[in-house]
Amino acid sequence: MLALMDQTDQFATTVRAPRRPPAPVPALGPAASPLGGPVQFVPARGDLFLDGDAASHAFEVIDGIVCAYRILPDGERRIIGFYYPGDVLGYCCLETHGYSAQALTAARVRRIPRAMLERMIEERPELAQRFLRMAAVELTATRDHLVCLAAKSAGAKVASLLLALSRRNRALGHDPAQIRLSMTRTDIGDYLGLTIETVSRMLNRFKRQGLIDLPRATHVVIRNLAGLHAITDA
Amino acid sequence: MLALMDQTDQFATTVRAPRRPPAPVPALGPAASPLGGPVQFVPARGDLFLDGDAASHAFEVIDGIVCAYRILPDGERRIIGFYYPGDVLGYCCLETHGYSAQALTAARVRRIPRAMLERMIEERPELAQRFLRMAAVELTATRDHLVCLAAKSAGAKVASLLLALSRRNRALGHDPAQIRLSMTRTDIGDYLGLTIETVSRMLNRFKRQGLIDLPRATHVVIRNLAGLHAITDA
DNA sequence: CGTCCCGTTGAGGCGGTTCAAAGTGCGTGG
DNA sequence: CCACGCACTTTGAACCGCCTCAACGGGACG
Repeated sequence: MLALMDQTDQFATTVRAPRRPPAPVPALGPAASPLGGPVQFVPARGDLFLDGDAASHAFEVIDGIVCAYRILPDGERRIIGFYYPGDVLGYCCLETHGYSAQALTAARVRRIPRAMLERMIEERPELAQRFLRMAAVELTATRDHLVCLAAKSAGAKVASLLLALSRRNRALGHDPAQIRLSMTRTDIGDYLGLTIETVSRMLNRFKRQGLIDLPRATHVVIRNLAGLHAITDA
Repeated sequence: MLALMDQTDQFATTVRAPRRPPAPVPALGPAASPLGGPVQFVPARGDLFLDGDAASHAFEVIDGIVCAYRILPDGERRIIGFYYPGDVLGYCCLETHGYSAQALTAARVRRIPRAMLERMIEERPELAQRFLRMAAVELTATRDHLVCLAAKSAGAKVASLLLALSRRNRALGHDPAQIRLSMTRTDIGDYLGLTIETVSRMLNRFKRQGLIDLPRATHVVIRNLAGLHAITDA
């Protein structure tokens, strides 16, 4: 695949493939729970690791929200993904992280030494397939995000994010209509490739149109799901 | 990780029929790949698989250029990635492909049955780790693409693509200054989230500024690498 | 020689950014 | 408990860049 950034090209050319997935879904929580390691508290805006750091640890989010991001040469921050409790960052087997990670809220994470990961994979080869599946899920999510960034209108981007958060709530058994925006407008803007003003304007436009309620800046109530969905591809 | 798209609704849309007769394929020797499976010829604009298809095969690109893409509800095509000879698509272990794949030029690919992949990985468990590494590399490339899409200016996007193609040439031992754009302006636009007019304008602006030469529409010669690099973060 | 597809070039409009300022919520300290 | 201060959000006005629409040019092919 064409790599847009210079990363001292890793060419693992011809290899072979995975096995049939055991069952639909979660590459989250329970898979990683047996993994050991101490729990670390990270304050809001605290970094877990930085772009280019040696990948000595993976991190399982226990609570709070963590984001992966890159700082561009001009100082801009681009958020690559949001990670919620149960998600694992940095488990892939490259020598260095290709991005930074920081907590968007106060968070707790489990530090999983890489040596332990490798040892476990050697002892239990089926774990590698499990991680491969996790990577496939993350790859899919990243592709979704990519398609979203290419969306034509700002409204479509913001609506997509709201719907994604709503789906996540539903998947967890929570109310899909009640969305808590734990991240700031700046975080959302850096995630969607928009300015904070535009994010704010879109949310308030949706509110004016009766698509959502906005009782607080951090609290969104979806009132017209179909309407939001229609905006997604506009 | 937050998934922006609903993985449950896969819309496989209409295929674009090849309008051109199959172009000649540069003949090369019988590439002996460790991966088994028959070699398939794919004409330009021919599809390998469609979004939502059962992932019954993986595909190793032998020659030509293949792209992964999605068709949005409004009919727009978004290209997720370019794949060159040696790259493998669809090796991840999800049940269905989450995207379509089509040849941008006449191409040859090796069809690798999934059953074979499963069998090989059972016989040689260490292969799963190699696939995990491949996934990590692809994930990194996708993140790079994502950051590129969030770039502020159209010029930055086009310059990023040119530099990526140049780096790929260098990695292969070819002349990094001579770039062949085997894909059309439409393909580039769908990859960068731009219109074909803007892509064309940016290329010709670079030419006017002396950054590149453009002897033919499909042939770019880099004249000022530093200049292009400066535009990248503008 | 005509057609089709692709690339280029121009004119105009719109959406998101930029710049600026006011409003809101919340924690801290008096 | 209230007042203050700070950070975040909201809102407004003007600008700029990319998209849209349109027309032209050029190679490939029948």
